[in-house]
Amino acid sequence: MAFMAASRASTAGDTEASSRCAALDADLGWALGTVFRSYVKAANVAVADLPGGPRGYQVLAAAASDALGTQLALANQLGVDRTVMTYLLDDLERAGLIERRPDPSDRRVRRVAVTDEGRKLLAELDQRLDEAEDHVLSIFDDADRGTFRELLRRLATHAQDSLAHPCQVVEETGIAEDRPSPATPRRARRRQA
Amino acid sequence: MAFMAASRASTAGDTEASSRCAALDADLGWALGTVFRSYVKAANVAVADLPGGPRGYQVLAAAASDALGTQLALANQLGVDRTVMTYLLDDLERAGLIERRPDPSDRRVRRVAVTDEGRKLLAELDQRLDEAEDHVLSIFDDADRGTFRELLRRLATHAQDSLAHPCQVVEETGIAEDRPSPATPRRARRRQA
DNA sequence: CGAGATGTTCTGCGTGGCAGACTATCTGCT
DNA sequence: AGCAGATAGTCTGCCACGCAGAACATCTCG
Repeated sequence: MAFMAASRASTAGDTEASSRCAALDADLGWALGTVFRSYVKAANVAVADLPGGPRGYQVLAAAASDALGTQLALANQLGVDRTVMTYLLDDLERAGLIERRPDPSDRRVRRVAVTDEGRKLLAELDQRLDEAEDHVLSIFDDADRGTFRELLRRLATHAQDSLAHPCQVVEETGIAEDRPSPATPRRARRRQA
Repeated sequence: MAFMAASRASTAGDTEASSRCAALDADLGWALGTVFRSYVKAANVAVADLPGGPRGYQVLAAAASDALGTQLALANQLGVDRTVMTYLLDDLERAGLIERRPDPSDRRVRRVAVTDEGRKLLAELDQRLDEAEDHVLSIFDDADRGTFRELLRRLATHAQDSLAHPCQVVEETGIAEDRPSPATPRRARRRQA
């Protein structure tokens, strides 16, 4: 199956009953945001009782699969602020699902291990999230589902590598991060007096 | 090209230089989140001088393409909180890019029109965001790029329709939204005294 | 005519993202 | 051996967003 690469100026609108417009259909950001919110909604339901919800799951999954990772490595892998990770690990530790272990060769470092209880729960969470993911991808047949997951996975792993090497990204793409910033700080939400 | 539909239990790890693990590779949420953050980073740079950044762009694009939408319709289309939309429209209006117009048949309603200045800027923003999107999708050849965009678009339009009809989603998928919520409110970020 | 619903705006609360400061620790160089 | 610079983790403060509900004006329907 071949597709023309859509751009926002040339996308053929479809006729599905919806008020959205062709311009949004062609917008990568809108599509990514919409699918992501859809996933988050399903995942929040699936793992509502886990500290940190879907994010707590990702910590467990990452920590269970690898050699013991550091807190900072986990935060970077998962795109979580290091302060937020500090408190998320507190919650998971308090729930008995992980434990922080000092690194014998570097006393600054804490490494994150999943407990037996955490591994048991992880198996159940895997099933729940499979269900949530099936729901999100339910309009696809098996072939499209496989294709979409594989393409998304490739993008994500590349994006992850790029986040770890931002200079490389600038060199590769020629996008300079020196566009002007907003001249004034963004104002408070409330209507100014 | 055929792919097996990956599940998190059976994904073959690849050998790319990265500390991420096979479990995360198979996690739809991780992949969506990572790609989304990558997009947002590129898009923030591309439209840094626009009120609301990428979100401001989506308001302009949606408002420019359709018959005049209401504030609430735009908020729902774009997945933006209606309070946030109120202030975002304030910013865009103050910048001279849109104007709110009263609906002659319903005085509660304001409809959002893009000004001439807004339309001019939109053309430029389209180009900048094309560039940002090309960056995000740069590892794909034309065929994969087209495939990915089309699959993502179909998912997003379906998700959008589902968000507009949540009862239909529950009926279709059998996922009940009554899993237990966390028993205690989530604690404050700061360490308790 | 009145009850109920809706669009928009406002308020308050909780959380995440971010940047920087601080402390303890490590590495590499002189 | 000592010191400068960097790093891991924690803490603080600020800002923006998401959310829910209230208030007001307005609309629809019985």
